[in-house]
Amino acid sequence: MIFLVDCNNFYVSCERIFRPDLKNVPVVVLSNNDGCIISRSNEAKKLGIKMGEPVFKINKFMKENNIRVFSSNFELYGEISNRVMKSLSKFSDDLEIYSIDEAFMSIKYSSDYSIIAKEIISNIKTDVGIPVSVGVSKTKTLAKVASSIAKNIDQNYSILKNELRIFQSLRNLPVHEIWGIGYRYSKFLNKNKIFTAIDLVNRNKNWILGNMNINVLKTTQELRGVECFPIINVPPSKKSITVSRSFREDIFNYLDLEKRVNDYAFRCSKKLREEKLRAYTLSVFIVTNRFKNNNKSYYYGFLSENFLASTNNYIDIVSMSNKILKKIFRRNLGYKKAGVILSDLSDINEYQSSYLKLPSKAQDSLMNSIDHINKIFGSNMVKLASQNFHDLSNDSRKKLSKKYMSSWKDLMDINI
DNA sequence: TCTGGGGTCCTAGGACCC
DNA sequence: TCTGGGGTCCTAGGACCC
Repeated sequence: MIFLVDCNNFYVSCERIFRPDLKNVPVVVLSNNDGCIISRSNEAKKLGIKMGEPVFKINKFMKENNIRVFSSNFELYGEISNRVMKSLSKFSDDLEIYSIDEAFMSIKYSSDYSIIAKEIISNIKTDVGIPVSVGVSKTKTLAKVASSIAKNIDQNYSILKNELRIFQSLRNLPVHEIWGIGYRYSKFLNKNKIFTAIDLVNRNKNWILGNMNINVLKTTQELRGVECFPIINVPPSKKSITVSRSFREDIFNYLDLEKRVNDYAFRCSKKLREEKLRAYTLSVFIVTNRFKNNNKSYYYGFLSENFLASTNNYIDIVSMSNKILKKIFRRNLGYKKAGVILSDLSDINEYQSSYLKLPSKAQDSLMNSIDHINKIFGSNMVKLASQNFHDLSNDSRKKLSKKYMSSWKDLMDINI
């Protein structure tokens, strides 16, 4: 059987580990720039706060209802996530970490899956302090269905095993709640009189394939109990790496924009180096505010270029990002967001040869020194002169919690 | 004027996920 | 005034090859 273990309200639950006073009160976590709601406690959900809601629209409401608000502390959430996954790995070797707060695993031959589900829930609660839900069924897609049932019942786990229970669950499941059926497909399906998972399962396979794609067909097969999405326990290597940000205020000035783009290129390179990869292609994009002027003057600049040979050199990557930015920049526009994408990635150990560019040992050791210094003295100790001198990344996260797990001075004091 | 058959690769756009 | 960030996969159509 396939188990889906899903952390409840993950980011909020992370904040609560260190703040027991936040139990049973409404709590939300915000996106970058403190712009949108991205995680809500059950109490906040009950008050009607929606996922993705812009903060400025509900600021007043949140104050009136005494909702506790946090900026996103991804460093913390990442560390907690690692511990959850580690705790989980005791239960099965066949484990797929699907996202920061979810994992699939397969467990064979048990006479009572509910015992295992209970054990998982209590172990993660005591090991890490995070509440989780467990959905169990024959395929990943059905385990997802089970997990969403689990979230709404006290015991926090649900097992969909016999045909009748599966049928009843699918009959009550609107198509837009199926894993793999999003906004567009559910609109399309509704138009064709398909409203529930059972309606979809009963549709002809060729119709599904002809009107949507192979993955939707696989999804319906999974709902029938036929496995099409196996558990992938060795994570495939990354195909692209992105760093992008929205700005608090529109940027008109070229040099201001360039500094930001250079920052993102540098951080993108850093991620690339941490993954032990090289990149052959770099893309830069800049966009104006899509909410302004009824979208009339909307501009989306995007361009990709290739290096002479795959690289992980900070200087190569940042200067290429500059070169691309110059080509897509249009004057007199207010930019709201920019980003840098590295793609066409290859393993650092793969043999590199190009008659256009010879590898340079001196450059490699310079790059390693940058990494080394930044690792020891803090990640912004060495940068390129074209970047922002001051680190802007925390400017707009006004309600950030402490670095409980990554900074000596933020370790908690315990009074005995 | 008539105009084959069998392929590969790349890309943009659209869909989805958390 | 203020609206997130980071990913993957599929498909149709165009360009090209012999």
